This record gives sequence, structure tokens and C-alpha cells, in this order.
Amino acid sequence: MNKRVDEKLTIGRIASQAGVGVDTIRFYEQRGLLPTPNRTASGYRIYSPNTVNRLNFIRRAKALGFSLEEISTLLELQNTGGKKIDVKNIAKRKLEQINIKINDLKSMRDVLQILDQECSGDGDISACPIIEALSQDMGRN
Amino acid sequence: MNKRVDEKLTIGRIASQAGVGVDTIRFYEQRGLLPTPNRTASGYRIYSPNTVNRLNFIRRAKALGFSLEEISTLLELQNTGGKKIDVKNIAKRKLEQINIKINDLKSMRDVLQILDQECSGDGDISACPIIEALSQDMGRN
DNA sequence: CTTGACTCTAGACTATAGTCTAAGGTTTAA
DNA sequence: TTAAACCTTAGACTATAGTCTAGAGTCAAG
Repeated sequence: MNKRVDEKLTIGRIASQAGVGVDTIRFYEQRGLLPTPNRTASGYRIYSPNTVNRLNFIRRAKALGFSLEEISTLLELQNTGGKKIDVKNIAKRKLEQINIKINDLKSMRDVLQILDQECSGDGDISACPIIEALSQDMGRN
Repeated sequence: MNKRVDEKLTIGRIASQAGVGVDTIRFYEQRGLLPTPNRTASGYRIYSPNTVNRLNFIRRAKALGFSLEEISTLLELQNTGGKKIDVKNIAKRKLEQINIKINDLKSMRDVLQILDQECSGDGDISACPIIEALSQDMGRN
């Protein structure tokens, strides 16, 4: 039933599925964000399908302001040889970071939502006082 | 009553209040993220106190994964000479971006919260199946 | 059985966002 | 009034995260 079980997931296929460049994948491998893949006899990298998920996770974590180093820490929660107690501590710290980010984004959202709802849609900007809030203190400083 | 109304907010004072370097401030000015400040007779930059708020906003937006260019767009919602209709459109697009970021962060939070609550706190990582979820699809792909 | 698309490595190059240095002028506090 | 601590510019340098190039080998279709 399985058509083409033999279709190898080469770096190019993985890259196009994840929407990144092949160089990016090799770069992530070198930086430890992707495990060293198996190779064909001729040296081609062969990936498992869930590498795409991993790449998606990296892409999204990056968009949320995490550095590759921080993302590495998050990913190591999975395959570290460490103890669960370490994972718990790292998870707790990351959780705090994430909650702060969520709160900041919500503050920004509140301001932008008011901006969207209250401004009349024409006339000059300077007449719209809500905009002021954007450069003000957004709650937690 | 006002002690030291004459205390000038020089670049160094603004920098230390906002927790950034003086070079960063000059860099932001050059990139249009800060308005060109007034100068003393001798050429020193003098800032208004709310520059600190603006710098805080920039710092936090950066931590949320916005580039300086995107932050510039957000800040321009305030002092553009454009029409409100533009502001509305930009605000709407930024709002969508922000909502996606919030959702992604919530997905990450869910995983990390389970990680924190369910793992027993000792033993080997590989025994903790929740960790798997971290590199999996987090909802919206 | 060759041609074009793909892969390999190593190293150079780019963009973004600062950070540092040099060489000088200004302010302030002892 | 002078030394420390600030400020000025311009330009060089750094870190992060890729992106591109060269020169070579491999794979799949015609």
C-alpha cells in the first residue's frame, strides 16, 4: 500500500517542506539545533519526517524573539542526558519568560485595538491621542 | 519647589535610565527610531524625559521578535504625517501579527506547563513523553 | 551514458543590531 | 584650574543568523 517508502528525505526536500534554505539546515546542524542526520553511502544527509516539525518550531520560536541559543535550550529539554529536575527548572524559567512576552504582547494589542476601533479613519494623526500610549509605559516596566 | 529643573537629560542620563548604551541611542536616532534631539550650544544632545518610555518600548518590542524596521513602523503610528486610515491599516496588520505571536507563545506555554507539572522531578528525560510535543506541530502551522 | 538537478565541504560574504576606538571638545567638582 | 567624567563624529569592529560561492561528487531521466 505504501507508495514510495523509498523516497529519501534529502536536505532539499526537508528544506522545501519547512520553507527554509538548505544552508540554514546545515547551519542548524552545526549549531546543534538539529541532530546529526544519517547519511547515505555517498554521504547525503537523510532526515526523518518530523525534522520538519522541529524546523517549524525553530522558525516560530525565532519569530517570538528567542535566539538560536535559547531555542537550543528549549529543544534540549527533549533530548538531553540531564535529569528531570533540570528540565523542570529550565521549563520554569522559560515559562516566566514566555508569560512576560505574552503580557507585553497583550499590552501592545490593547493599544492597537483601541487605535483600530476609536480612530475615525480620516484626518490627521496628531488628533488621535491614543497613539501617545504606544511610547508610554505598557504596564510592567 | 522643583529642585534642579535645570538638570539636562544628556545622552548618558537617558541611556542609564533606559538601561541601554549611549551608542545604541545614537544608532536609533540614525535609524529614525528616535527623533533628532535638541542640542545645547556646544552640541550635546538633550532629551525629553519620555524618551525613556520610547526606549523601553523599543527594548520590549525587540524582545518580542520585532525588527527595528517593524518597531519603526509601530512608532510611526504616533508621529507620522499620514492619514488615520493608514494608521488603521497598519494597526490592523500589526494586530494580526501580535495575535499570532500570542497564540504561538500560549502553545509553548501549554507544553512547558505540562512539562513542569507532570514530570516527577527525577529520573531520566527519555522517560518523559511530554517533551516530545516541543518539537511537534504546535497547533497552527 | 550523459546532462541537469541535486548534494558535499570549506570558506567568504551579507544584513541586522549594535559596540568600540580614536581624536578631540565640554562640564563639573575638588 | 585642572583632572575626571562627560560629550562629539567617523569609522572600524563584533555577534548573530544566515546566504552565497567554488569546486567536486552523485543521482535520475531521456
